[in-house]
Amino acid sequence: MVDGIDLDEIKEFAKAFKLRRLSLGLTQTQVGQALSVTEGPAYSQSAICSALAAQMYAAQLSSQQQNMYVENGKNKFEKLDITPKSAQKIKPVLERWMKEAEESSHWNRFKSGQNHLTDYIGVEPSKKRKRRTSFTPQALELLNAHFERNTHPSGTEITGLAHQLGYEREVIRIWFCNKRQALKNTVRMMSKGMV
Amino acid sequence: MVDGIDLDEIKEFAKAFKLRRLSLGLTQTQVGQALSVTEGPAYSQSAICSALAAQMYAAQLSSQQQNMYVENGKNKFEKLDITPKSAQKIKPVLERWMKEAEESSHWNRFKSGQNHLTDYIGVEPSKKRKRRTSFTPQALELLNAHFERNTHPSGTEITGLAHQLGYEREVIRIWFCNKRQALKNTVRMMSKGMV
DNA sequence: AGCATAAATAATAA
DNA sequence: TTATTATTTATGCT
Repeated sequence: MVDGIDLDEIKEFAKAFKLRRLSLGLTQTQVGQALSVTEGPAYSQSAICSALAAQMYAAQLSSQQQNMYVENGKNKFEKLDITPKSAQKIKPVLERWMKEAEESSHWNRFKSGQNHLTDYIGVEPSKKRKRRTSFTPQALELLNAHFERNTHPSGTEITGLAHQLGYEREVIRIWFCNKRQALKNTVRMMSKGMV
Repeated sequence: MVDGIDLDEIKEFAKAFKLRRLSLGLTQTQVGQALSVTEGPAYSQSAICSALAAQMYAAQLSSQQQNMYVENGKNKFEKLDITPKSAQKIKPVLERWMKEAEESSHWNRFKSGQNHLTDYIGVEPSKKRKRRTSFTPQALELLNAHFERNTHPSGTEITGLAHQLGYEREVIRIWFCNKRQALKNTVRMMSKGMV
């Protein structure tokens, strides 16, 4: 158990993920492209690879290789650029894949229990410096909206935002400090005639 | 308009600044060093980053990466200390850059900056990328054991591990960074219900 | 060719 | 200003 996460269970997850991917004859790149369709940002091959946390169990498994070679016109190091056309092509694959995933009751249990990334992020520093907070895009949107209206929110406003978003008050306060600083830096550079 | 500042204008500035930097093939660190020569205090990479107020528009731009590797003997988090020698080296770059900045109205013509890029490549030694280190299975075993106990080892612990295993301290530090990232990515994928 | 992951760069919380 | 986190790139293997 690290930071409230069961590493063994993650190893199981990684194994299952890989097996399923292989059973569908998909490369990591293809999975990444498929995910790019339904989820927001593009997933690179490397991201998929990282997500597997494969190093945790690779040593214990004999390495596996695909026996299927797939169409791959481009350099694998290039950024993935998914076109609507290719998205259309891969979508049914993803849907089927996700559907099969649903039927795996073992992982459903997981899904319902792990909806909060934030739990993992904010635990135990054991050091002096506070652990860096990761804001969700939704939180940032709200914060930025407030900032555009008022760069100096009152104490009450800060408390309200903190409560609404579920972050510590101090974290929100610091966010506004940093944001004001960023704005100031920009103005300073502009006044120096750069650009 | 916030506090008498036009936010849209700042966004435009940030965009323009980034485009120019990239078209010259410069990193944020390099620009910071260049500025340190002519302007007073040193500009760190982070300062440049802040000045760009990038978060204001990052979502709207596909992120871009440099293809040039620059001298990086030292920890990038250390304060930049610019020597007269390196200052001398980078000065022409800055001068050229500022000169082009003078004609700030012609963004489209900046395409031709690609031609000039070659002029600058020789300026900075542009050292090679560090050779990817290969950890022994024994080393990985020890590192993973540490990671399972503590994902955020202290500086002292990192130094100890590095010495014990015979790797550079920085290499060990980066290993933990990457390892934390891998764990986080796994958690993220799990929370998305994949598999 | 495809995968795993070290290294580099950018962004930003403290 | 500093110290991490977030992303991307690209190398070493199989």
